[in-house]
Amino acid sequence: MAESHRSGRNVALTAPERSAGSRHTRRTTLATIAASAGVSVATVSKVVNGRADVAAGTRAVVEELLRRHEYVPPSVRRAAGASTTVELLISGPFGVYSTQVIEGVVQAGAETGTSIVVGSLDDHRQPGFAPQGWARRLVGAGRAGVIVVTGALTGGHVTALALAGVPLVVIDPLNMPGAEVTSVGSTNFAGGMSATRHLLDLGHERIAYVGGPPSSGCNQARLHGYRAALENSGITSRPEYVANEDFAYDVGRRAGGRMLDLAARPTAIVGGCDTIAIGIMEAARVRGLRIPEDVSVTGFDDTELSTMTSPPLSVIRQPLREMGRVALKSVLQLAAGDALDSHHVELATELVVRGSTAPPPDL
Amino acid sequence: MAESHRSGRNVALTAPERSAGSRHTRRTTLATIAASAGVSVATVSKVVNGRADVAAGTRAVVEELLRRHEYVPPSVRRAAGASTTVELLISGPFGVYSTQVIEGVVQAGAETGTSIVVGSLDDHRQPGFAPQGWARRLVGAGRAGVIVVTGALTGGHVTALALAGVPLVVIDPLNMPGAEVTSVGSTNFAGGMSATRHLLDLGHERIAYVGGPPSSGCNQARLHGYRAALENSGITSRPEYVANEDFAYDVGRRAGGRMLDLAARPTAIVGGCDTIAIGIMEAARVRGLRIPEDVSVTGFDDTELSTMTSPPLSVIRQPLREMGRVALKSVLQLAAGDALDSHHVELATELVVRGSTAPPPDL
DNA sequence: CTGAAAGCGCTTACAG
DNA sequence: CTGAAAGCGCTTACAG
Repeated sequence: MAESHRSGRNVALTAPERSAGSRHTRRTTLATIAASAGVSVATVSKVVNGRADVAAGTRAVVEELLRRHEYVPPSVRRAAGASTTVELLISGPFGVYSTQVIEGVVQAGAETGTSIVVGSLDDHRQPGFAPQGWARRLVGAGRAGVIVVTGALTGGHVTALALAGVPLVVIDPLNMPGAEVTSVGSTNFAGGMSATRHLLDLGHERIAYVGGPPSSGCNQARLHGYRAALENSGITSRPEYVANEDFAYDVGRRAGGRMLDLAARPTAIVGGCDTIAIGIMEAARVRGLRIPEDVSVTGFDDTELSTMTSPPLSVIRQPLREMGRVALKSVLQLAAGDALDSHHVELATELVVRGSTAPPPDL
Repeated sequence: MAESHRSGRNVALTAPERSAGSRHTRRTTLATIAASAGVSVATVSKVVNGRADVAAGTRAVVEELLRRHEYVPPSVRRAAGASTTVELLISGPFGVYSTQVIEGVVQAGAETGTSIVVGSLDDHRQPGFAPQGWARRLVGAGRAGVIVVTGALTGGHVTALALAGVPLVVIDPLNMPGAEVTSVGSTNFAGGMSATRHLLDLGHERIAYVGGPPSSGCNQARLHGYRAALENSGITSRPEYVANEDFAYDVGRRAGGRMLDLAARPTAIVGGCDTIAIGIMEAARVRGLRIPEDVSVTGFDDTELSTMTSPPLSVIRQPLREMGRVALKSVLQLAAGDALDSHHVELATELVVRGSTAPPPDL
């Protein structure tokens, strides 16, 4: 007992004892924390269990120590294997996009011995989604971290999670998060640019863009990439050639259709994602326009869909599986208390030319 | 202590005390089991931890009691919420099919407070996939049950899981499992039949079928549904009009293409799944055949893909989300020790007519 | 608000 | 093989 008191004291203001000694680093116990903080085990127990009868000052000190020593309550500790669990939250309906991200996260999970619990962000939007309760549930369930796909979390949720000490990584965030949120994306700007560049190289000049939500960070980047490419070629983009609504098939069909009905109709359209592009293809087909002879179309993502269209879709490939893998490794790193090289990482996009793009008609 | 001994004894040969008394049913502890078995807590602890130094007879008695009282070791017990966790294993690459199943399972999980851990069956096929170790891992990780999607588990895995007491439900099993495996599917025979019926009703007589693995139960049912519909109309199916290879786009393209190159080419093709159907559409397009004017094509599944093709695909809808929901509820029921009405359930398929089917040419 | 003390559920080294 | 005993990590009712 005296022994543990002493070692506790030594450690109080330095990093936890990890490094030295046996590989088997004993788990931090309440006793260690109590000794470091100079309070009783009972008090530490109360802090851990969120009891009210603890002085604010005491609580703060103990909480800090719990964090520093990475205390894990036994209810959260797993059996023998003690496998780590990360929660992966998908926003919106599950589809071709999310399935690839899930696959990447699950793959990386298998490699690192991490269990991936998949959930829907929308479900949580229901009753029990108040920030604090949400964070508490995740902690209570022993999640080592959380990955959110394409979601728009409120600041409240982000801070609740941070306070609870649960690391968060967002994939392709809809709202461009600040430095306090770690995120993984792809080079959307470069992607938008190279799709457009590809069409310019084919000889197109009347190039339109149909994209997702105007507020979405990744869509903005793609749109501006499109604009930059046009400007580089000395072409000013016409407002009627640009639509930003949603990442959906129907948007491609309607907005794309509108543009194809224009007197000066575009000879090529950059789709903000694969589903939009496919909607555009359908709009063209309905109007008796052939792809790629009359109109060229590009997608963005390279989901399962893009090889199955007629003709197969030329796309900007987003490495969705790899993004999932990087996201998992990042939460794991954060959970281990390691610093990340950067709070935001972008993986490279890549142009994949298939059958939906060709030189413009009458060239 | 005497108290707990006594109540333990009372319970020994009857069902656990669940029913009576407070809603809050105290967890079974080693002490209860020890009292029931008439051995010490230490001995029970050894059995739970798989120590070797316990007589076989003693071990058997204690194990039986542990099972009867549904003892859950604290390392497995979750915090407050004590949320149940079910493992969902996907075989093969994640795609439009699995994403809908996952969504259904996750939805039902959210409703029942169950966490869904998603994994790949193929990963587990690697090193550590020996039946016993596999089952032990799942038990150790505290999984209440396992759902396998479209996988072909070996008998060894099924029995290892059964011995470990972890319930298993298979969705759309590739190998038709016996009564010892619970499974969820859809009315594939009826589906194959109504797709074919639909084409017959439109006036087609030269109808082909391109499907998945010959050994796959669901494919067999679909194929035989196709045959039954033809026979009902007094048409004998020609062997060159039938191909069973795999549920893949390329199969549709190649096998479908082969049939479309036939001197007496079919005027309609039933696809064994959506991706096959889309492959067939592409094969037609490449040959300058229009859909549905020259060839009609049907899909099977009603995945995200089917509304996005040009023209949109007429399909047999499989209620994949609902199948996922039913699977989850079934494992949960099994985990609770309740009996299922049937070890195999099939949900209804449904014909959804879209744009890829029409009367045959020259009619 | 704090902590000594009693207690719980579990494990393990060791005597028999 | 078995279990009494010591011990661990945690919680909680209660005295101060």
